[in-house]
Amino acid sequence: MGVIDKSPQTADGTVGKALHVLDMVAAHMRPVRFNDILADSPYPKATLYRLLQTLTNQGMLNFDADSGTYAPGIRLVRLAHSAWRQSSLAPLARPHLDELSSQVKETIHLAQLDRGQVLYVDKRNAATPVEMFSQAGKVGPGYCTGVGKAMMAFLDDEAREDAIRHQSYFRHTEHTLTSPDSLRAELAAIRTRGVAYDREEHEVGIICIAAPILLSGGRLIGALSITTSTQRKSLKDLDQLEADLQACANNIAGAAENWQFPS
Amino acid sequence: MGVIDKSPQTADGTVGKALHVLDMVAAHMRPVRFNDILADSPYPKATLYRLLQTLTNQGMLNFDADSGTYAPGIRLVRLAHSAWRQSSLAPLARPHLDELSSQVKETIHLAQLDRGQVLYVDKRNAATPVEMFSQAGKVGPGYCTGVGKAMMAFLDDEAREDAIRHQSYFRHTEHTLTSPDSLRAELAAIRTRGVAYDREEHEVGIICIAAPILLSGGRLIGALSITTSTQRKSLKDLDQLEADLQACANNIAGAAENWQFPS
DNA sequence: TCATGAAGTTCCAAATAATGAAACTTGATA
DNA sequence: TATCAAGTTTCATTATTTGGAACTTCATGA
Repeated sequence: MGVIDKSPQTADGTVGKALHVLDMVAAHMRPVRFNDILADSPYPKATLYRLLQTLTNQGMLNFDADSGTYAPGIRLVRLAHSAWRQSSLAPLARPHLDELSSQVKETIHLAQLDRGQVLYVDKRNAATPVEMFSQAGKVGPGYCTGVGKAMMAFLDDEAREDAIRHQSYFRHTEHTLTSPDSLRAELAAIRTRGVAYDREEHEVGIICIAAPILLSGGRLIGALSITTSTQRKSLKDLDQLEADLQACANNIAGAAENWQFPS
Repeated sequence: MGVIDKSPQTADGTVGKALHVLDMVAAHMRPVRFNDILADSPYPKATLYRLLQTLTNQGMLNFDADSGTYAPGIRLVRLAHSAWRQSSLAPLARPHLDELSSQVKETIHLAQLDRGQVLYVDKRNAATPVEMFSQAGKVGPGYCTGVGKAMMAFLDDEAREDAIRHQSYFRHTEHTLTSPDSLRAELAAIRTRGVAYDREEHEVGIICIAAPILLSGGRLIGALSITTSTQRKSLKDLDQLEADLQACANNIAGAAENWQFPS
């Protein structure tokens, strides 16, 4: 649904191209044939062919000879483990999420921004127990989710405009913001208000309240949201939870702050 | 503990080098400075410098300007999500692990082989609830773990010798196999017996029984283990669970088999 | 059986990007 | 302020990547 960016990444030589190919393979959510990749690739056949070979060789892709298909390789899982531990807010935020989760009996999402899109790094679900890996790593659109808007709103001007430019503006529901201008206005309101709402903009019946996670210097490091359905709660009800939400966001920011200078 | 291979990967041009650098950064389990990486890098300063820049640019690494350190980037988490879904046994094995977990009240590991090392892709812990991402993606040695030996034993000759060659043979305990020859003999025994044991070879007091997961063609796709401590159970006790273990391994293999040709 | 074509693979001279020694900048410490 | 270590930039040389085109398979159907 317009979530994937097919344009070539900002150059960066051969490595950039290889990583772009990796992205393209990962974007299809099933194993893909050479030609499928070729179709949305800006590279000529021979080049793409060699990039795929290199990536397969390196274990970043998995080639299934029987079906002639490529899929993201297992080496990525290993790399992601350290990425998740070191560069995501999740390990640090965990105790605070646990706390919020017990206060608020709704679904909680912890997200970070990855190239203009929302990357969920942790989740707590009131009903079902933690799912983690199957959820962490998931990507969502920025312009029509609470966490996405909360994060974009607190980016510096340049980064924000860049993020605004990279949205797809696909109309998921009748409430979806479908133009850069309406999004820009919404972000300004969020900056004033301090929190963002998702008013059924991504999915009918699903609403949320989201707060940015900001370091004391004002630098944005992520966002946190409480999600519910219109059948259970209204936006006004969610406002009741704002204090808890903000407190949790602050706690996470504090933890992140202290983490910066270990020795 | 001798788990990381510092030698440059098998060439593959610039992309191979970049990925090797990525591995080096990930291997240190904390953010690293330029010089730290330079120290165990086979590349000259300027080259390494540019590789790091490219990777950072691409979001594969995260550079913290304040501390001047690099850490694996968040883009990896996103890539890993699709890798985990598409190329790991975990999603497919999940229901079967759940079943085994309820039958057997001990810790269960699901692992795959990644470049001669054990990569854990899922885990069930009798006591604490699922941890997933914090556990999945973890890497362990092949020569002194149940799953590692179970997998190596059922590799074809060439791949097995290759794996045997890549072990560190660090003596973790007095029971650790510390030579290729003793490992080779052990693997032969495992091939005959059908299951592998960890007899406190990795950690004192920890034992396990592990079975390979094999497709009908005999191709190895992973391994499954039941782990316990010597205080709770003996190897003989674990043998009682062999049938359940094998059944689960077969169920996973069956599921994998049916997955091969979707349409 | 033999054409037709689609999918994947290899070739090779030209174009481009990577290399790395050395020089330079920066910032911390004595 | 001098000194040193860490990090960054330069640039001529070298090596890799590029991509059009030719080639190989393999499946399909006339």
